Amino acid sequence: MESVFEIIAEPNRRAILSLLVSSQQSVGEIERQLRMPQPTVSKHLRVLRDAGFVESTVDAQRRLYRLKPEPLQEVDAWLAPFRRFWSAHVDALERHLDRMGHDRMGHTKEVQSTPAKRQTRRRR
Amino acid sequence: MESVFEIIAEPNRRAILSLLVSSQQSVGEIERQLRMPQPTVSKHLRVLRDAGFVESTVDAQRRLYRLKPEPLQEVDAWLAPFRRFWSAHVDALERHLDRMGHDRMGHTKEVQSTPAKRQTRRRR
DNA sequence: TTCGTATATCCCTTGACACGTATATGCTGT
DNA sequence: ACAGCATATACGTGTCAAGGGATATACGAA
Repeated sequence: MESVFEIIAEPNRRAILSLLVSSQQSVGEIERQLRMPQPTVSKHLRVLRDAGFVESTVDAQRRLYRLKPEPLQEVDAWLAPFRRFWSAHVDALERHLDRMGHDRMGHTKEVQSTPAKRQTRRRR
Repeated sequence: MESVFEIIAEPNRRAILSLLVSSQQSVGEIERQLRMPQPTVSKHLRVLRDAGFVESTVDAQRRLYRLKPEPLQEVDAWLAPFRRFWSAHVDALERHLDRMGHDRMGHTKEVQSTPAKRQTRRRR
């Protein structure tokens, strides 16, 4: 399985995580609320636990699963650079602002990391 | 392919996205920087474009790919509830605070959505 | 101990998808 | 028109994970 991203690629697993965000749940409760067969729930929980998304405690014969923050924080961290990107990029709005001469700081518009690779004409 | 999450489950695709966050790039530039075969790059870009993660414009015989914000914003949106979760959950720190009698508001600790399901003894 | 409930694991099949390699398409300059 | 580069697509293959169903394990109540 490996990466955090592969884990949350599975819709049922995302559903389970969303369920657990409000409070801890037993396998049976998850099974009923999500209407999925119990082995499926258990298997996904196994994956989630191995990846550190959840932890479980034993309560009689049930297991109570609750969320652990770290892996999703990792996703959040990966997302950070992009957030910067799109907040500097309110897109149409940005163009408006630019036309009003707002000139914030260094904008992405014409910044080329490989500046003069252009060989022939620029087309359009 | 379907969901945004499956798209970013692929490491190479995440690499491409991360590369594009700084500035737009041609296929060849991506190919070189990420050291992956050109067909691979093209195929992943195809997927990313179909899913709305990137868009391309033609520049002579190259295609310049650039990021589009929406799909990743969707991921960000999905993450939101969890952010609330873990900021209410500084965990060990929280316990410290609780011991100091901080009693913020309704904490997750003993909040059961199914309150009195407990059948026998609590074990431990 | 025997039964019932809760959960985990096993086996098997099926379907995606990523990759490599080869090839097609498209554009450019000569 | 031709050669060369940049990019896209097609095909065949291997891997891996999800799902269904049956079964195993663990615990509790009687």
